[in-house]
Amino acid sequence: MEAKEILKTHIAKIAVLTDEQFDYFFSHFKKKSFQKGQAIITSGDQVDYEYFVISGCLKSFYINDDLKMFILQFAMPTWWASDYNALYNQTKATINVDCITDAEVLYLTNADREKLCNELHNVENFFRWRTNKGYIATQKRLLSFMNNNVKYRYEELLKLYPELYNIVPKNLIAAYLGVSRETLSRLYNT
Amino acid sequence: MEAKEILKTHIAKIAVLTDEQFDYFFSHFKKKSFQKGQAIITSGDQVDYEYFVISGCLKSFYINDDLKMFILQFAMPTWWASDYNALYNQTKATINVDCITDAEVLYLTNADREKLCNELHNVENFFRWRTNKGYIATQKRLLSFMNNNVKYRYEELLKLYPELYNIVPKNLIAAYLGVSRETLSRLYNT
DNA sequence: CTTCAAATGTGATGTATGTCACACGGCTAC
DNA sequence: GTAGCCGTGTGACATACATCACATTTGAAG
Repeated sequence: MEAKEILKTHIAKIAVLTDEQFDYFFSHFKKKSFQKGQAIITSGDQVDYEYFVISGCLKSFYINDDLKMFILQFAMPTWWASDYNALYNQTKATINVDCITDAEVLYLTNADREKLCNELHNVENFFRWRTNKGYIATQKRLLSFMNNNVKYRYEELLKLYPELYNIVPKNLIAAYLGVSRETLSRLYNT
Repeated sequence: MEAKEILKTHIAKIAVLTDEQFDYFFSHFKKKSFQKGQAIITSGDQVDYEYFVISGCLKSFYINDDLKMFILQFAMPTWWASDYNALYNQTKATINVDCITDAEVLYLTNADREKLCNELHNVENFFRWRTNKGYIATQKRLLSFMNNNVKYRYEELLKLYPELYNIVPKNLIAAYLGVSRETLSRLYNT
């Protein structure tokens, strides 16, 4: 499927846009291909865009002072990714985004999103819905973090996103779960 | 200050509404007083409302199978609270909300929020902004959870919300930080 | 096919935090 | 005033997980 079709189908699940409106909406996006391992947002950068994944898999992550990595999100097709804190508040990135596999994305500037939200009520409705979904999911993840042990969280993750098991190495899964790769390895061996 | 004024000032920071628009918006809210300890949303209930705090302090929390409590949020004046997952998806509450102190709140049905968002573009803009802020804050908290130890998280919390220190007992702070009250107690004693 | 780096497994040991048990002080209700 | 509960402190012990070190496997590049 075309990138345009993928985005159109994604939006149509929530907001009703006429073809003209969608064409106008879509005209603000650009498309780009990235290779496995390539960086999209690097900590310290200015952040101008948010990214809609067409194909492949991204990760957004934080690196602490000890160079330890914590993964905030894996982004599969039809997921959105950016450093939203930096993007909305126009501050330097503290989050990184890069490619776990080769990937194609559509991207949109912060200013254009705000402009489109202002011009098209339905678009603002869509973005409200999207943020809401992210908010609720993050709250659930936070609760699971406080409440459940690593094994449970690992099994929940794979139940929710079985495709990750094949695409994402275990050290990254560990960085998502917030444990060391050794501990994750020992869950089923030893 | 009047409840109406407090809400108006709060909205005006983000969205521009005419006086007529705000009056119409406000007409969908009702006001209610609660006493210290009183429940507002109980796990298993149907959730019809979200709540805007005028005075006092609420908490939203999850109780697990071992009856251990985890606090998602303290809600001080001008904060919003509900079980948003249940509210948006029309499912039974899994989260509880109750009063840490006597409290006054304004409340709004889910249906009225959606209606108002639909009727007034600026209102939808406001709610998108609000959700966005919650999303970013929750992401930060999740990262802090993975990255920082209890002592650091405790001090960050008190730096961000010094008023909590006087209002909220330490066992609740511990439930927010995701540690046992004993561990929190031992941070500065022993 | 060979080489090298990345991913993964695993043992030994340290540490932060949980759990259980009990003590104590301060409020509140009668 | 006193009985009882809530919030808090603290000791002893258990446990999940981190860390460090090294071995093994796998997969990609030449």
